[in-house]
Amino acid sequence: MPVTLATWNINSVRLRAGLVTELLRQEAPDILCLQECKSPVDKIPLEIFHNIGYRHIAARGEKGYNGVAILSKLPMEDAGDLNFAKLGQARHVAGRLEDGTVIHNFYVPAGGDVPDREKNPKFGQKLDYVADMQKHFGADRPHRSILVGDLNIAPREDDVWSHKQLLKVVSHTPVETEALNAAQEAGGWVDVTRQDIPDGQLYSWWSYRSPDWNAADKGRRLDHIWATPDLASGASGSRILREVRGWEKPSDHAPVFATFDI
DNA sequence: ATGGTCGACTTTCGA
Repeated sequence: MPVTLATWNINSVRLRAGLVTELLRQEAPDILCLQECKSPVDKIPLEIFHNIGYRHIAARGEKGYNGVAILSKLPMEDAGDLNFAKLGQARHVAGRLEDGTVIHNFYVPAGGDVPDREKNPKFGQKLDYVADMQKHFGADRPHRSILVGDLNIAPREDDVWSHKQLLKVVSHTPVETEALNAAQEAGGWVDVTRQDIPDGQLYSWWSYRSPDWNAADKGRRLDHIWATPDLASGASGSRILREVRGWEKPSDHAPVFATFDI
């Protein structure tokens, strides 16, 4: 059975509940993973999503910051959360489908502005978080699993508008891209987006600070869909809905889609 | 080298 899944950093699910329903109505993914909900779970307008067919929810939230949610049309149970880098923040939730497929939804710390853990503790937390991803999935290799989210790292040269100009910018420094690649390899994860779209520049985020984000096109691919090989082999149809970044009052991230045979 | 723009716990911080 084909199952379409999307991941989207929504940057406030309450402010943009209308955009979420717009995407769900237009594209009708079976599963939508959200990050940066910026809301306690009990203040997410879940009834709106429930009413248009997304009746299964797994979410973690806090007031004002972070927050992750999985909305599913398919039966799905809450499969817990992981507290990497001992941050105690709402940065992960997992869901399990009826066939046992597990979906991990992550919001990796952004890491602040200065790429030096001595001068900037947030950067150290980000590296610790990704190191814990490596440790966790390396020690207990997943099967029939999907890992998505805003990983806040653009690993490849063609995942950023200028590899050379971003080498010292948090999200594309070698220490970050190497850590993310190590975490991916340790878990045996396949980058499904790049399996489907192997060549060319590919972005999922454009800063609000750019006056004309579309023409300037100084983007980065921060949002990812990974899967274990048993599911990646049946994946297809990856795409990034760039036009959603141009909707009214948009998130600074565009949703990323993939379809699996589950 | 700086500033640019968003959202939120808004007179400041995180992204």
